[in-house]
Amino acid sequence: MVLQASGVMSIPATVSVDNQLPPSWMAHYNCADVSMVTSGYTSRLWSQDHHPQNWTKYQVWEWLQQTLDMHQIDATSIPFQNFDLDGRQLCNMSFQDFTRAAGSVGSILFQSLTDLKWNGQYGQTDMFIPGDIKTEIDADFPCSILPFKEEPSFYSPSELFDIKSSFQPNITLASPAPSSPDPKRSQVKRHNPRGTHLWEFIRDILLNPERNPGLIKWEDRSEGVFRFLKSEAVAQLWGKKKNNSSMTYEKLSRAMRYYYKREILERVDGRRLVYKFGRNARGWRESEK
DNA sequence: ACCTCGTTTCCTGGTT
DNA sequence: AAACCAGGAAACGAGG
Repeated sequence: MVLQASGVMSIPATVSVDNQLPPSWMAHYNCADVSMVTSGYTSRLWSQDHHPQNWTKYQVWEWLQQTLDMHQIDATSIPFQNFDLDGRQLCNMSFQDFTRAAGSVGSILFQSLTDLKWNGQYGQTDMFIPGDIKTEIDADFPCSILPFKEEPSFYSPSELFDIKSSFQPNITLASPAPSSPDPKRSQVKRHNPRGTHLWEFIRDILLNPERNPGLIKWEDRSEGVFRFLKSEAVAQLWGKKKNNSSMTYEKLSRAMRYYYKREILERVDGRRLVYKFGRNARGWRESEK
């Protein structure tokens, strides 16, 4: 993993991200760097002087993103609304709270947090992954959205509702595993072994308003039509995620156009900066969340 | 070593 | 004129 050497980004002279970023994000750009909002901020967020206990909701959110990225787990595979918490609430969560909130991914999150709480840095201990949870692509389930599955065997029925002490957020407990108890099905599936694809990155920005302060907006939510508001800022974020400081909207949009053929995106004629999710794009519909 | 995939980079030409 | 769109061509890095 390549850690960012400093908070200074190399931005092409022609690009002024400052002009495009909303004020609410400038602090992140200036104080930490763009990686605070993507996946490359590994060590900065949890520096020694910033114990998870002290995290803001935003930082909890970033930790979540980062941990999922690290494990190449699709960000949409867990219900993010279950993590609408600050650091103190997060630290109060038990292992079972995590598995309830995020299914089998919960154990990964729990271990990550435990490492951070006790070691101050993630990954200093071996990963504890109950049941040898694996991530894999499931050919039967090409959708990037994974059904949120509970592991009923992890806890007794009485435990199921005894989470109020430390975990108040609006948990919507998923119904027990829909059908087959096939162990393969209950594994966390790795969405794509090379990390998040561009369209998923775009989708995730759209789906998470708190990390999307005016970068991209829905034009027609039900139809999957969206518009770039800050094209160069999005490109910079994408570049940051890919460790490529010379990314531009020009190049990002070329990659977007390649999606037309694969029907991940559909053309929207005559409208600048407007795209539409196609039949092969998953996870953007409200009903899929 | 080779292939595939998903971009990235560069480009020409067209449109808003 | 600047910004954006369309898409060809080649290259690239990672993974298989």
